[in-house]
Amino acid sequence: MPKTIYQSIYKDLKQKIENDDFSYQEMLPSENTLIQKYGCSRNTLRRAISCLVTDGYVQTMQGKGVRNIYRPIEQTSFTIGEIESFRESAKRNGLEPYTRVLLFAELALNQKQAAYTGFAPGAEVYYLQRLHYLDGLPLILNHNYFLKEAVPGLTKEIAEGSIYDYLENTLHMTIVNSKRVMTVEKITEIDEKYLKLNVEDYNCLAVVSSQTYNSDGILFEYTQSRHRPDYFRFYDNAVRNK
Amino acid sequence: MPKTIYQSIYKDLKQKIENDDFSYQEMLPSENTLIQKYGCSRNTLRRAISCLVTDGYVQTMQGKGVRNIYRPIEQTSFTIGEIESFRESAKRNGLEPYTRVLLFAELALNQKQAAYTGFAPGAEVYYLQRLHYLDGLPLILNHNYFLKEAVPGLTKEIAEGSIYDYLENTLHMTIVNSKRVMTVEKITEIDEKYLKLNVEDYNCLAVVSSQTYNSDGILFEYTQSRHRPDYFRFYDNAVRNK
DNA sequence: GCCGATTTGTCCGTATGTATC
DNA sequence: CGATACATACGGACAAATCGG
Repeated sequence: MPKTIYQSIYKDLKQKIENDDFSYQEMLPSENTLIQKYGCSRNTLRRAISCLVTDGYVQTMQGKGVRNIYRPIEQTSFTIGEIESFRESAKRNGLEPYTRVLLFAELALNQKQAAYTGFAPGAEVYYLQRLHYLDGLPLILNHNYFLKEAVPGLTKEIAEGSIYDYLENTLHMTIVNSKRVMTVEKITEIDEKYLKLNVEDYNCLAVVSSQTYNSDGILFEYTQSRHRPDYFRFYDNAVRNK
Repeated sequence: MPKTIYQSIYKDLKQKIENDDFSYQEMLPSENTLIQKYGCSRNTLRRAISCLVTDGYVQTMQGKGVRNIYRPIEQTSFTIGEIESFRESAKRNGLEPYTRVLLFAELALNQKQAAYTGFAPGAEVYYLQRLHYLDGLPLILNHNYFLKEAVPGLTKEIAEGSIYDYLENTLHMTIVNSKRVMTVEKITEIDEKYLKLNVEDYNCLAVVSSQTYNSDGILFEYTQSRHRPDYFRFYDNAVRNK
């Protein structure tokens, strides 16, 4: 549930757009109209609109108005966009998730590992390999590194469910942001084995490497997600600012 | 040059962060301090900070302060992030760009083409195939579709330079936003031929499909960019909003 | 082409809430 | 508990772009 006014307005407008209350290319009511309708201040309404712009739902034009440019996307494959756990994504995509823990280890990072994870050399981490299934199909092979100091008490059992649920609801950690890099990499033997890919077909994967920070400003997670290429989709809306 | 106050403050802080004026994990001065320093209002300063948050440069924490979480990235490969033309990216990465036009055609879209480009069936477009070189290496094979109505007078000569330069400086068009989808696709014969890829090595590509809108709210461009996988990198910062 | 009305963009000042120390 | 820091919200002023008469 939205706790703030601008969030509830944002949510309401977003839903109206998704529900086709405004047709593609149609203008939304003017700021003043919406201000009256929602009984809020101008800044508050503008903030809600601004979120819709970021989402790529609408476009604002000085002197003209706000135009709906939303188009529904095909949900045929597994899509990524925001920060969310595998289970959240699965639910959003309407699919049945299952997670298998291939490896659960504890280790101290050497120089090389420290360099690509972003942790300090010698840092104590949980290192996990997890295989994520969707509707019975293995789609993603994850290499997770969790800083022990920040994520105490992690177990294999927790890792089989939702780690993010554990972080947020048990440890009461607040996840803030995640820096991500997307690349295409050659398939390894491990990928081939677990993702059941035919090298003749695909010899590459979509790889998303992410560094995630909590509200203490601590980098607590480095994850490399190796995706089956034929089920990978990443959405983004970029805004040009001169 | 920034035209507004918040943009100039944003730019100044961004530069200070990149110049290592604040070390990693160090707190920035408080809002009030910066307000005094820049002689601006609270809202204006907060807006500048908010841009830095979007960039993944800083993290704000209620009651605590603003923390620098910027880390320089290796510029070894061709990186994407915002909306920018190939030449802009090349310049930012300090590399020598060159563009070869493989095909320049005019056509009316059939049903199938309309479906994936997002244009209306029957729409008149320029269809281009362009090969982008960086430091003499062919890296990206682009399939561009430009709506004739919105981009009149496009020629092969213009396409060999910067089309965006033509759009913005000659046609005075304002580019607003670009919806992008990233996928991994199997290599085609055309890719293989022009990108000089060895199929034994890589049989896939990174593909970025984008729909770009101008300030008239018109979808004027659909482009499919097919990137050499070993030189492709896409950066992103995601913010968790519960 | 001009002018006024409309609409969005920027900026300011202030008040109150909430989390941290 | 008080002081500090960021978060939300309001109201008002002016600028800039657009549109219609």
